[in-house]
Amino acid sequence: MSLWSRTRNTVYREITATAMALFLERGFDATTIDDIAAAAGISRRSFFRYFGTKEDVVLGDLIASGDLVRQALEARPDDEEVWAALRNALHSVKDTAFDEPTMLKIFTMVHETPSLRARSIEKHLQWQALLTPEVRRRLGADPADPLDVRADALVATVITCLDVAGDAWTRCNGAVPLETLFDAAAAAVRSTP
Amino acid sequence: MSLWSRTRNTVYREITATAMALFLERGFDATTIDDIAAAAGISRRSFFRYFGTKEDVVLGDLIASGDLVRQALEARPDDEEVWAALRNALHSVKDTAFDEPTMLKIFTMVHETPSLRARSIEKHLQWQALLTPEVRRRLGADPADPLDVRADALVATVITCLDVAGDAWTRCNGAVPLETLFDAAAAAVRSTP
DNA sequence: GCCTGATTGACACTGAGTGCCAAATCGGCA
DNA sequence: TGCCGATTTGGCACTCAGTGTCAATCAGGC
Repeated sequence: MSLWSRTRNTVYREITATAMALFLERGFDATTIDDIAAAAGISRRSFFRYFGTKEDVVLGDLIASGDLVRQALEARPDDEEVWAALRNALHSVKDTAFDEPTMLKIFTMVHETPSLRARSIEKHLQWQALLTPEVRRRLGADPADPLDVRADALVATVITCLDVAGDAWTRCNGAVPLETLFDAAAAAVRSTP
Repeated sequence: MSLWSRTRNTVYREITATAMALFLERGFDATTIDDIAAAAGISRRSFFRYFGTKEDVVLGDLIASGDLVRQALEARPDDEEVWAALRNALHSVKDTAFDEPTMLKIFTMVHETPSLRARSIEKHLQWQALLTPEVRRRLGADPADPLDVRADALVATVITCLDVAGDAWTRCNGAVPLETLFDAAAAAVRSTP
């Protein structure tokens, strides 16, 4: 594979595909950067030119998704309830890079691999930072008040419910739609006395 | 410092104190295991006999706290509302190892250091696993139903609100009590339409 | 003093990740 | 076609957290 004649994006996609195949076959921790570099026909050094960390191979698109969610939230009607706006924005963004059986494998791997789990949560913290300003605006809150925790709490909770739903989705092998599980989690949080 | 004549717990405490002082003085990432070992008069190898990871120096007590919270939750009256029971259990457990100014420094360091932040989140996931069964019992839920996300969502959200409150507490330099911030976060989640 | 079990330190190693520099490639221009 | 400058790549040495192994040391009992 000659890297020179390809676009950066093409190379990124190819390395990702190669690495993901190895991860799903052998496990994340059992696959080393050397393994990936050899399989992709690149050097270790170049691997790190494309990915910040090993985990970013799996989770790299999550940060891009966060921005899509923000855009979707900003596009919601201003008079929509905040919770509904968040929910709908979140569910409007679909990851179509993989089919559902593969998504299930990936979710399982993320769930079972501590470093991936931690990094995915970290990425969700970044989502929080992306989404909170718009929620503050919708609440009519002062953008600069560090003590007004309302928007932070709402965004963080919606993401938490998504994580809880994702775990349940994985456990039932995708038998129940993610949205259904999310709504059940949200209802419990909002309505349980 | 002769290790042989001391109890394991004493040594653990002394290494912790030595390491924490270095972390707060120089920063977590800028302090290496070699630095800590030299300052504590032990070998690197022994350091890892006392601590699983570097982060555990800072966060080691968080797992013990999780069990205290579980015990506190189990001791709440059975007819108390679930949310209130969780809230009260959480706030009944105080970390008294450090004074407040030092706690503030630690929280700031955890907030600003990615590896610490990730590990603290991981520890909170363990809290979730500890607390969820009791909440399921209080909800009258089937302990084995993987699709009943209610207890998971409630516990995860309470912990999330605690994290949001902790961040705000750090930002205001401890000027507003953590409980106040927590209750504001919880109110937003429960009541914002 | 000897024996046994536990603890410690030294050492070599792994794997993720980083900085540096020379080699290689690409594209534009004469 | 060859040259040049800019960019990309690979190789290498290194750092750091973390791990396994084994010999040395210690403590307690007899």
